Amino acid sequence: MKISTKGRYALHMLADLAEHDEGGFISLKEIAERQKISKKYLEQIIPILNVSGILKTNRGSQGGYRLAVAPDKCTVGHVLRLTEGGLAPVACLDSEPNECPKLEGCATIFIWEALNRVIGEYLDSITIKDIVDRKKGIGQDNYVI
Amino acid sequence: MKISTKGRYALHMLADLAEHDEGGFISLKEIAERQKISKKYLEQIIPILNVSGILKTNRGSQGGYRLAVAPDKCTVGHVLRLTEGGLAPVACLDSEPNECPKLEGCATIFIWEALNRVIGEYLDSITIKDIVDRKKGIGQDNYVI
DNA sequence: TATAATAATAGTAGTTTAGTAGGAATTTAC
DNA sequence: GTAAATTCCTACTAAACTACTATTATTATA
Repeated sequence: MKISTKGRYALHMLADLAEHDEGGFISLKEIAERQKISKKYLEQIIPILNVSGILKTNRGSQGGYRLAVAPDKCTVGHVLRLTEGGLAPVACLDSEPNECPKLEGCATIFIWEALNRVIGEYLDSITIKDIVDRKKGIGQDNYVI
Repeated sequence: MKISTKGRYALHMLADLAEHDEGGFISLKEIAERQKISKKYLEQIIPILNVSGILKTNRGSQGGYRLAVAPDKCTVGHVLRLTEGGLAPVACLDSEPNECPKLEGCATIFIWEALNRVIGEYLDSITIKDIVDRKKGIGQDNYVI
């Protein structure tokens, strides 16, 4: 029941893009240094996120990445579903076409269905913007009072 | 973000014990055949559960296992914390003493803390009894009406 | 065209998962 | 007391996954 580094790094990378967005493209090198994450590893995470069109890419000199959607439209759940290959707590709930022969009459599937819902609802309720706000300390102030 | 077979089999085993409880001990062989799970594998799951005292054991002929607590007092969360070694979605939240050097000022930790709470609260709200009820179809009837 | 960036592909050490296998120790029924 | 049934313990393993590193190719801007 662990979120992998792929998912966690993806969130840090997207939050970094949102935080430092000034209209231009931001290079992976910059992000890697700021977030202290291997640039080579980030390169592997990029294509996973790219399929869903949340990033704008520019190659070559002065190239890099930029968010293609507003930070408050990009949910944490969406990002993690991409990097983790789904958020379901058991395999029979995500795309696998009833591979489990015991699914009929399974007495625990209701647990995993509800857990899946609870996890998805929470993670879909927070966005990249929430992470950026937290970074800036805005969120903290709100909670302290 | 997957629950392992250890955790899922543990729940099926405990529900089987609760469902077929007639005061005596139930052998692993019986459970393994009914649940169609390798008996040898169940033997490895038993000691994980045993440390918390939710099972009563009797060795020898006519021996086996029995629940030491009422099925409605044994939560799914408790069982899964034992088999999965904790339910936290990131390592820095369970017992590990701040191994992550980035924890200070981490902008995502609030996500994992809240997710951890949400998962724990749900899984602690269901018990082995709920699984048994579902097995017997009692739960179903309640929901249909 | 030189440079700086992404893109694609391959490799890899270590860990975890999901078991299997074999036998020792214990207890109870007969 | 013995045989049968069971738990208990240790070791082994194939496969998958994790968290990277390394190399080379491609592209776009100045």
